Amino acid sequence: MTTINDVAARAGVSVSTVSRWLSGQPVRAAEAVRLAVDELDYTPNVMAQSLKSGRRGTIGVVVPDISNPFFAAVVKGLEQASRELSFRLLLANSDESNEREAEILVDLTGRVDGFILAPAHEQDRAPLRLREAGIPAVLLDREVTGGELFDVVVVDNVGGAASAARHLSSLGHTAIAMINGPTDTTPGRERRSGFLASLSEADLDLPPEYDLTGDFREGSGRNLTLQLLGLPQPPTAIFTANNLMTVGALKAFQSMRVRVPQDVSIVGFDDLTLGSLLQPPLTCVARPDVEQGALAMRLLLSRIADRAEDPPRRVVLGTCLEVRGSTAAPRVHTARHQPKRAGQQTSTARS
Amino acid sequence: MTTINDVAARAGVSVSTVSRWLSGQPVRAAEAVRLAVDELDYTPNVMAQSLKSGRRGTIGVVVPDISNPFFAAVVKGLEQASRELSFRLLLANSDESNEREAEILVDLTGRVDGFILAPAHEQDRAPLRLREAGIPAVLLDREVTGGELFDVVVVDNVGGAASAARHLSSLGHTAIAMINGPTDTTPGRERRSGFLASLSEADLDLPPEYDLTGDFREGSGRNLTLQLLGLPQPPTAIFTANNLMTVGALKAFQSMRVRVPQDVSIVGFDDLTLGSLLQPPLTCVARPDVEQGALAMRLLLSRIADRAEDPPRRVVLGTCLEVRGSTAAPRVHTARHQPKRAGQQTSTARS
DNA sequence: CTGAAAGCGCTTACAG
DNA sequence: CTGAAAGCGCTTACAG
Repeated sequence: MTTINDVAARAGVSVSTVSRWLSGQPVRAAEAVRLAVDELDYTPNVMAQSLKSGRRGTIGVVVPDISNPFFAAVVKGLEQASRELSFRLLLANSDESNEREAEILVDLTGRVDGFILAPAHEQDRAPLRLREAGIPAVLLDREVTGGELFDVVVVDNVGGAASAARHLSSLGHTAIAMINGPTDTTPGRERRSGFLASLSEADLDLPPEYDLTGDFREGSGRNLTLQLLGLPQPPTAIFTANNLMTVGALKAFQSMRVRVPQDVSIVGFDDLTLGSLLQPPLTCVARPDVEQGALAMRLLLSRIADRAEDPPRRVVLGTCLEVRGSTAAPRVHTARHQPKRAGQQTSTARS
Repeated sequence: MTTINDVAARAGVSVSTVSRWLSGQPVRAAEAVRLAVDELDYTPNVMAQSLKSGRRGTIGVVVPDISNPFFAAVVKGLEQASRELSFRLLLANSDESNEREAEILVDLTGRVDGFILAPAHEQDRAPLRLREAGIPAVLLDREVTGGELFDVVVVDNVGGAASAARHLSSLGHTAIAMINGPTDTTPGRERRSGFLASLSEADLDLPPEYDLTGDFREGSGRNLTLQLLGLPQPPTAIFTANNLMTVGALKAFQSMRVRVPQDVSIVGFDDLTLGSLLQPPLTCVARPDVEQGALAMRLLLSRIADRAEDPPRRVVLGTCLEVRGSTAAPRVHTARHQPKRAGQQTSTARS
C-alpha cells in the first residue's frame, strides 16, 4: 500500500502539499506531485480521509422490500442521483420489520452522512433518534409520527385512492371492497382514508366484511381476495392498495375462475410491469417511482451540503388513474342468486 | 462525540482495556467498562476501527440493472446473507455500461472487503484488476474472459436455452426465431449456443433474419419482435433470452394484435411475476434468484474469512422449463399465405 | 504557497 | 489480565 508519505518523498515536497494538491488547492509543485501520484499509482486511503474529515460520502438507504418493483425502481433513482454528486449507497432491507429497521439504523449510523428511509411503521421510534443525533434524513413514501422535522417525499395517497373509489362508484358499483395495507403505515392509512372519503361522497359505505387489511405482500392479497369471494354477498368491485396485493388478487381470481370485469372489477394502487398486457389490462393508480427516488436523494444531498437549518421540506407527488379493462359496470347486484337468470348470464358471459 | 478515552477515564481503566472489552476479550473490570459505555452511550467510531484493522465490514455489489426484477431478487438474497454475517452492502448500478462499471470498481475499492459483481460485458478488464489487487470477488450471473480465478455463481444457460429449443421443435415448429442478449455477455453467449445446439440436434437452423440480438431491455425485445412480425415469412415461434425482452415481445404482440399461441408461440428465459396470469400463461425457463444471491454472498464471505487460497469455486444452478400456454403446435407453415384456407383458420382461432 | 506538527479515534504488539 | 506507546493514513490550523 503506497501512502501519501511515499508520494511526498518521491515528489520532494511535504505531505501537506500532496494533500492540498489532492483536494484541488493550488500548489507550486503540482506537476511533480501529479507525476509521483501517477508513477506510484497512489490512491488515498478513504478510511483515513473519513476519520479526519468526518465525511463519509455514503448515504444509507433503508427500504421495506427491495424485491418490490416499486422500491427497486426507487433505488434506481436514488443510485443515479447519488452518483451525480459522488455519493454511494449503503443499502439495507428492513423486510417490513421495525426491529430490523432499528438495528439497521444503529448499524449504519457512523458509516453514512445521511439516510433515505421508508419506515416499516408510522410508530417507529428509531428514526426520531436520527434527528436527535443530528443526522440528515429524508423519509420516502412513508412517514413516521412525530417526524414533522424530517424532509419528506411522498405520493398523494389520499387523492389516488379517492380517484379509484370515484371511478368504481361512477361505474355504478355499490358493493365495493378494499384490501388495504397495514394502517400503521402511511400508505395504508392514507389510502384508506382517501378511499373511504370518496365512497361516502357517493353515499356508499364500507361494511366490515368488505374492509380488509393485508400486509402489502402478495400472499395477503390472494388470501383476502379468496375471503371476499367466499362471502354470501361478494363485492362487485375490489380496490387493492398496492402492486403486490393486486398480483395476489389476480391470482386468486384465476384460481377461482372468476372473470374480470364480468364477475368483479378490480383497480389497484401502483401499476404493474405487465399491467397493460393482462387480459383484461389492469386499471390502476399509477405514480412516479424512479423520479421519486431521484428527488428524495437530491433533497437529502442539498440538505447535507448547505447544512442550513432550513425548515423541513415536504414533496407530494401526484398520481394518475389509468382506466383500462379491469373495471366495468357491475351486473345486477344479486344476479348470481337468481337462478331464473342464470341462463341469460351465462350466454352473455360467453358471447 | 464520546470517544474511547472518555469511557476509559470514566471506568478508571486504560483505553487498551476498553478496546479489549469491546472486542469481547476477557477483562477484569468488565462491569465498570460496561457501565461507563452505557452511561456515556458510547459507540465506537467505525472509521477509526477500519483504519486500524483494515476491515471494512462492507461488500460492494455491482449489478447491470437494479430495476430488473431478477437482479432485485438477487440483491434481496445478497442482503439477507450478508446481514447474517454482519456485513453491509454498498450497492451500485452499472446500467449495462462497462465504463460505468470500471468507475464504480475504482470508487468502491478501498471501501469494501470484497465484491459481488455481475459484469456488463465478458471483455471487461476492470474486474481483472480486482484480482491483481488481491480483492476477493465473486462473479454472479455473468463472467469475464480471463477471470478463471474468480469464484463464480451462474445458471445453466446452455441447458436452459436448449430445453426451450427442444420444447419448440418437439411441438413441430421449424420456423423458430431467437431474440438474444448481447453475445459479449455470458448469458447472451451461452443461451445462444445452447439454443443453436439444440436446434441443430433437431436438424433445424437459425437463418440470419431469425437470429436477432437485443440488449436485454424491454425496448429491444419490442422492436426486434416487430421486425420479426414484418418479415415475409414470420417465424411461428420465438425464444426471448431474458425477462425484459420477453415483456417487450409480448407488448409487440399486443400492439400488432398477434395471437399467442395461435399465430406465434413464445418461450422466454426467466419467469415473470405475472407470467402465470397472462392470457395465455407464459411458457418459460425459470431459475432461482434470491437463492443465487444468497449463495454468492456466502461464497464471498467464506472466502474473506478463510483467506485460504483455495482453488476458485464454480457453482452452476439448474433451470426448469415451465410449460404453460404460450407455446403450442404451429399451424401449417405457409397457412397465412394460402387465401383458400383463411376461413378455416379464422374459425379455428375463434372457437 | 509551504512545511512541521498535532491529532482524528482506534488497535495492537510490547513489556510487565 | 493490564497499561504506555506507537502508529493506521490522512487533514488542517499554525507559523512562516
